[in-house]
Amino acid sequence: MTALKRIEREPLWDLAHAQLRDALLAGRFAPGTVLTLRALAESFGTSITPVRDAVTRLVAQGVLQQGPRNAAIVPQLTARELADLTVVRCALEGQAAREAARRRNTAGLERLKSLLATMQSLISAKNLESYLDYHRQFHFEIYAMSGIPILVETIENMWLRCGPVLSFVIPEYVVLLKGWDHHTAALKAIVAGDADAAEREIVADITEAADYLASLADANGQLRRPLRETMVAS
Amino acid sequence: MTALKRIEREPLWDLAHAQLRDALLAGRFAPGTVLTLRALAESFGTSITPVRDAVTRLVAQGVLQQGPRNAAIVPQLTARELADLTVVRCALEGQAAREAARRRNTAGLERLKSLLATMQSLISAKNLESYLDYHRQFHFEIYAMSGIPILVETIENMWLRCGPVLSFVIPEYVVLLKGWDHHTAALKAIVAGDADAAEREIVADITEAADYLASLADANGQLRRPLRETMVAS
DNA sequence: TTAAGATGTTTGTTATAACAAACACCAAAA
DNA sequence: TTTTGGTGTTTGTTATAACAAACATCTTAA
Repeated sequence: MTALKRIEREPLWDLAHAQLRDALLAGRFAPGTVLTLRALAESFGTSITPVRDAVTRLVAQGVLQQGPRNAAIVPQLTARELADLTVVRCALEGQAAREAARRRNTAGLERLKSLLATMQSLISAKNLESYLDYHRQFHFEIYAMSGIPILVETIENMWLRCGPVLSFVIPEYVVLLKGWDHHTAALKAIVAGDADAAEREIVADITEAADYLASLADANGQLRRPLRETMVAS
Repeated sequence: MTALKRIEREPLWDLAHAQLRDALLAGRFAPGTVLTLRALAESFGTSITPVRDAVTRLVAQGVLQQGPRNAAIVPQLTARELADLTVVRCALEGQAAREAARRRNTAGLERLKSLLATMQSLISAKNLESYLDYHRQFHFEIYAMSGIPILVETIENMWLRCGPVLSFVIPEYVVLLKGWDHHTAALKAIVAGDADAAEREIVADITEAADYLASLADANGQLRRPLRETMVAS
């Protein structure tokens, strides 16, 4: 009886959490937007109770900031906060890359090679939208290879925090790269089981992207938002 | 008008969150205990709504695990999970020690020296209860010196996850140490601005404590709970 | 004696109403 | 014109009731 998928009645607040999470990660909410419970509830077609649970969870994860009067606002990263996040990401993702090089397996390596090939073809085709998806999958395939769930979970949290900023700037950054990139080098290092090189390449990948983002900050340390359609809580 | 303290009406769910957090950290809940909303609400003397918010937040932070039927249960760390947590802690706290050595200031160093002196006197007096408080303060004084709030916040999260296990085993471990310890060495390294040594000592402090804990695990990888009074949800 | 089914209880989920603090808007006085 | 005071609205917080799924318990039939 494995033909039938298990019916799982997921709670409403779980669905709301997933939707908000994806929207944040995709940058569909303008930084600084205040999310009101009743507005979100109306968008979802539920009462405010499940929405409140979802927002509480996001705030606890640090994905949403809490403004005055405990209002949930979409975080607006300063250049300083981005630099801090970069330090934490380098420590976590560098360590994950080390462990991945140590505990590599053939199945995972095949998936990484496939993902990398897809990424390169998407760059050539200038399909930068779906490139982001595969870029994320590539990184987390490495991190999952570390075999340390808590590490992967923590890294995911950091990506969520800088997601709204990162997700729409990377495409423009990617096209600046000429042929050789740190992703290819990182995969080669992991295949060779070279933990030092794997960490070095991942850290370089993170810091170079962060440096590019920091160069876009204005005099106040605010990261300007590029011109793109954004969605606010209606 | 600075004589009067500002009256701030903290929400009930915030108070409940703080109480549960402290109880977890102090190990007053036996691992594996299922926390029911109505029982907790009765203990707090409130309705289940604020308690639900507090539990939701703790689950989102990874401090509480969610069992079947979304029940919140006090996590029961396996030896494997403890090892994973140790890897993450070494990456994060090692990096924080590096930054602290780089951005050290005299005021913070004075506080560290004072804390260390208190710790040593408490060990001599065999007052292991309050030693834990100062031990925690010493570590986080270092991490705060890094000047990276997100890093400190993430480290706090990791301490909360292994808090119930760590808090009652360290005292027995401390008395095994002869005179020289990694805390003294870490402080000396930070004073000297030696980032490498600071990271090395902090990592050694973490791993040695973790190794001691791992030696207490039974054949199933479960960390046995020492004989001590525990509190369950009434 | 054992197993299957019915039943009552427990427990997380959701909707709703009431509440209080904060905000916005407007009018009146200086 | 500016400031002060009042008023209505917005918004997070809390309590409560109803609901459904899961669990435990007991009864009944083989």
